[in-house]
Amino acid sequence: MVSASSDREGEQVALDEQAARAPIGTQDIWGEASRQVEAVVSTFAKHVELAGYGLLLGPMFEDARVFTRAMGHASEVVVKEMYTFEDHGGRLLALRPEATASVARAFVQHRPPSPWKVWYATPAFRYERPQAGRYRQHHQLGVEVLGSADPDLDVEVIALAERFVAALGLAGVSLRVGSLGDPACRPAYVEALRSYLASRAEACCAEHRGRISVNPLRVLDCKTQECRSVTADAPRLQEALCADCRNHQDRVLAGLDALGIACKLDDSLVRGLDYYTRTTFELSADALASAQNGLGGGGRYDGLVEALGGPPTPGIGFAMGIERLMLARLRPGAAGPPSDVGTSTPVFVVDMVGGSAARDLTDELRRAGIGADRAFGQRSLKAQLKAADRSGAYYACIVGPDEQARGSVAIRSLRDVMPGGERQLDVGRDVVVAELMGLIAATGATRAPL
RNA sequence: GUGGCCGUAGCUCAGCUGGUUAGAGCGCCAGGUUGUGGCCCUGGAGGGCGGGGGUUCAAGUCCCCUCGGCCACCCCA
Repeated sequence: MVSASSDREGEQVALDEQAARAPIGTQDIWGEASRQVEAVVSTFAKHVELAGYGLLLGPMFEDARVFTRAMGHASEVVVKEMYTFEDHGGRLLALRPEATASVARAFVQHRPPSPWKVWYATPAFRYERPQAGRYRQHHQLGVEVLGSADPDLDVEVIALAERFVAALGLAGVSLRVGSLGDPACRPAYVEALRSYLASRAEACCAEHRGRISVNPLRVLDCKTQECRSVTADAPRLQEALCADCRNHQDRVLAGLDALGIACKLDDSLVRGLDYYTRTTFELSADALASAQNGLGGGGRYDGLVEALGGPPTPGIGFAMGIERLMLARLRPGAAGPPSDVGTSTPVFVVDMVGGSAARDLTDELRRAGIGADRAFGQRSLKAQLKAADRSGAYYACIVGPDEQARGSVAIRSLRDVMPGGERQLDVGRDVVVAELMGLIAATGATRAPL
């Protein structure tokens, strides 16, 4: 086991190339990519806050039992994908593979007034082989509501997901909705399915043959010819729903219809986690052909809080994969969201008098609410202007010996002539900020175009 | 966990059947214009070919191992 502490004290040992890179399945999101992520996250925040959801920041890791209890000991995610570790105090912890269980745990711990409506943007960790749209650390945007079983809440949550995706300008996204039943009807259905499948196990694909008794619902999700031909005539959950579940589903579907949200009823929507009951839904991007086209999904989990030791409390939520959304946005035809999020500043200060002008003027501009950047390290005028141009700034404020002597600043337009037709103006040092405010207001040059 | 393809400068890539000090474009820095960017010209910095071992007089070029990347299965966001 190599550790940083094995380096001799006081000795600087450079990392080798292997160690100095992001671990498998993780990535640094920066530059244009992070700018887009920022836009996506702020769009999400705007949508959910408009609907009364509050931000929840929680721990990135929990007692491992929070996840095993919530997601089921048999779920793939828990069994083979969870990052579990023991801390120095001997506690068995796990990095969150998703956020729902954590949120439910927080609810149990704090007992907030319900319905408790929260949203989050969080990394999630799963130990699996990375591939397109799949990482060991990915990021999720989601909401959870605890404390109401009203089907109108299902409608609100699904609508939130749908409206958000639409706001991103993603085309060709389809919504599938289904029901997993509840403790009153699911057990009997699962039993019926199990015996049906067991009677023709030989016909199932090798992968699922052995898992029929463990989790028969999974077979419904299998895409192989073998399993499909078997499940084609299998008992359907839709026909086995109890009256309450049926009524709930009818109201959800009617509500979506009333809001003009198109969806397809899909009773093979199993979802991977044990805690789901009744409503489940999934949003997928047609543009992302076969592979990882699931943008996100969610559903109701009326027994989860109780399973974690809290009072019986219904709940529902969804999570969307940020990386998936980004992938979908890269597809032709999928327009990006309009965005004023960005890192470029409208003003760039060029200093040829030793740096004091840049130091003072950028501070003054920023305090006035005007984005300003500058070069460091005493570079030539040419180099500084080049940097200004590259920064995306609209205006360069130039202070050289002449300006300093006469107590002025040269404002040079870097993109277009100024309203008065000039390319460059010489204004008094004491009115630069006001001048720039006027120019920026007149031209709308708050940021460089994205 | 299984399988396929791949790994040369910051980026994209060229390096023929193994043979001089490993190249290009972009980017970066500087100069051309001793105070003016975006175009152009010139020059410069920057890699020893993912890592290790082997074959050979000689390996980026062949073999083995390993690490990593991409993609697929599985599962999911």
